[in-house]
Amino acid sequence: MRRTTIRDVAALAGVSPATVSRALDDRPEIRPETRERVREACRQLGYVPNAAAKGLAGQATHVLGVVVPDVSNPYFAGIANAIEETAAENGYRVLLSNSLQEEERELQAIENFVARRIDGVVISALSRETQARHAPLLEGMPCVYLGVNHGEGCSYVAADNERGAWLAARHLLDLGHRDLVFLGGHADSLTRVQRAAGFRRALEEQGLTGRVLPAPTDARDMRQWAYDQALELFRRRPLPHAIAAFSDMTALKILEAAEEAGVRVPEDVSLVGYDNIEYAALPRIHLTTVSQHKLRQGRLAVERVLRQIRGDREAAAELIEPELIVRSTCIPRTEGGTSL
Amino acid sequence: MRRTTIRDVAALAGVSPATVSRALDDRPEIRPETRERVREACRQLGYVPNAAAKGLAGQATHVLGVVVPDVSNPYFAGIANAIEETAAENGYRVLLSNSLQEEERELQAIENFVARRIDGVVISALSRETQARHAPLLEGMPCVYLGVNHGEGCSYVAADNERGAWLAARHLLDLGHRDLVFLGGHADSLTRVQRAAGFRRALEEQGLTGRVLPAPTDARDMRQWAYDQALELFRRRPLPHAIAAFSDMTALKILEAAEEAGVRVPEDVSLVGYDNIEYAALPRIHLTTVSQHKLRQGRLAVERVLRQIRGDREAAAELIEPELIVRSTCIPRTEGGTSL
DNA sequence: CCTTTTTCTGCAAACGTTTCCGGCTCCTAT
DNA sequence: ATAGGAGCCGGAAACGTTTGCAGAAAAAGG
Repeated sequence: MRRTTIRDVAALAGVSPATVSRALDDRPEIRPETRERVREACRQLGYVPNAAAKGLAGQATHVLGVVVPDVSNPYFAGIANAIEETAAENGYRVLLSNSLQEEERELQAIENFVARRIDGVVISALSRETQARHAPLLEGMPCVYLGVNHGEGCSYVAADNERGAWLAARHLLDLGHRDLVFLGGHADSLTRVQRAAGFRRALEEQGLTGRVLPAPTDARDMRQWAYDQALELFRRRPLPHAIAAFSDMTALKILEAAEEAGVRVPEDVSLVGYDNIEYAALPRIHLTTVSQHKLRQGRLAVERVLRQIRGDREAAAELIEPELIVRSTCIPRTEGGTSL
Repeated sequence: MRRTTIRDVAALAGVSPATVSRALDDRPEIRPETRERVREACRQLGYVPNAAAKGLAGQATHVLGVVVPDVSNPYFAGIANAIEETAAENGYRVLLSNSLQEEERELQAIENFVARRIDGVVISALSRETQARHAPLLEGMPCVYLGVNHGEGCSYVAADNERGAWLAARHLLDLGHRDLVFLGGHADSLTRVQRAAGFRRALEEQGLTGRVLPAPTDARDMRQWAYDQALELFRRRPLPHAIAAFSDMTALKILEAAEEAGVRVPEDVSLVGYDNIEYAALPRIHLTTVSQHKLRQGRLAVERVLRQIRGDREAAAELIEPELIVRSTCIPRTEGGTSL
């Protein structure tokens, strides 16, 4: 079943393939009536230009690539949406790939992108190591990194993790809480290290030292780990005054553990998340959290790649100011403590 | 900055482009040492084959297309993931497109797919009308529809909406509720009509007639509409015994309205959703709902397209049995009613 | 040692566009 | 009348692969 080609259209319209190409591109050197004839022929034959051939002959593909760890994670879904929207506004399509937290897949995704001769790419890299391995592949391709800053010489847009965690901890402190714990620090993820640092700094400024519980290295175990840790915390007495979670997803796990252990949030312990994913705004959840302005990040990232595509090849960095979103999981500490 | 081509590799390895092509394809007719030489040359030059050229010359692209209304909707995100996974297992990549509830975008997405000469496509169509408009474009392309059955002669896999809604209503009835309302029926979406029908049938079997509140035609207003309707319901007395929502997203809006109006779920009114999205399983939410087995649907859909690609071109239909997922938003009706 | 296979590799023709370079027609100004 | 321009359009060469076919070299068989 051969697909109809530009030649078939040309034959039917009684012109040359070159003319068809120009007519469909709305170029001025084609007489209106010829253009109309070509259009009609296309319609009759149901002609759809072959993108591969176009890509071979032309130069710009007008496609952007995006690789994120996992679109089914609402945080990345949000970013991906913002990227897609901004791209569309500028006449670009976007191809999306998940790395699923695996280095191999991340590399494959990028390789697939350069194979398609995509115009530019925005990457939410897994780690500093994998980012280093991108470089040879990316060779001359416009590219901006998203979310965390671990590369020198590359453009990136990220939110200030240290500052965000500081805001969260500060909020807890202001509410009178003193015994704070941060769930999900360290490991070799830069993001975690930065947030843990912000948390610590806030406490130190008050002469306090909080507890930072380090998460396992493998990010995939994170959620179960958070649940287990929280459960343990909740079964001991005295309870901590408040918990700052590495992410909203972590916070949700903590909430789950709280239900299991019969401790009430926020009456018995306050809780603050990070990311401001959609889940956090759900009824009955109302999670106080920190927004990274993912929409703005996505938009900015696209604008940066586009600028690179247009020729402005110098690495630029943008650090976005996070914002505390106050909902209902943090309340002031009552001096006498609770009934527990 | 010319990208390195197969000719460059051939020159460096001292062979012809044809040999390079064959070597990289691991074809048996190439001597191992030649293959190794070619590989080495590729590595040195950082050669990545041009997908466009490949697509032009070869025939199968090993790419599947998926179009869904909105991946940021957790229901579709789940399906998309299942599809991607199954495709990967079979050596296929997938391209994802959102129609964003707009007919034009849906058509564009499909056109883009056929432009790319994709091997097959799975579509969650917006309506019967748009589906009719796909046909000329799809001409000979393996294709299966997902979620709802409104085409004759096309393959599809869907869950039995009528049965699912029946299950939900039946559950409510079994718990002793008598005054039931279904939120989000009718409109010209087949899915809605089917679910409303299932709801009605369950009631009629008990000699009851429930209330079915018809949603607005434009699906985008759905959420706000659900909130408004629920609020009105909750402000009147007596309260209905229970509410069956068109979807989990709708149910969430109802939950929100309940909070606003100060009515407790499930103590004052029971609530059942539909879809079993991730949100439903969240702590504090625990929404009783109906699962459509979206993972299974996604998997099945891919298997069907693959079969079509391999030559088995007859339309096949698969109707999946939905399943009631009991959580905590429905409780038995206490005879005396509540304190309200 | 000469044929016949077998094994490996190269040539060149696709694949479906875009675009450069010209060429033809028809006007307009000289 | 003729030269010089516009305005339109066609020819053909790319773009980077794959693949059918044929040919050369090596191995096998006589």
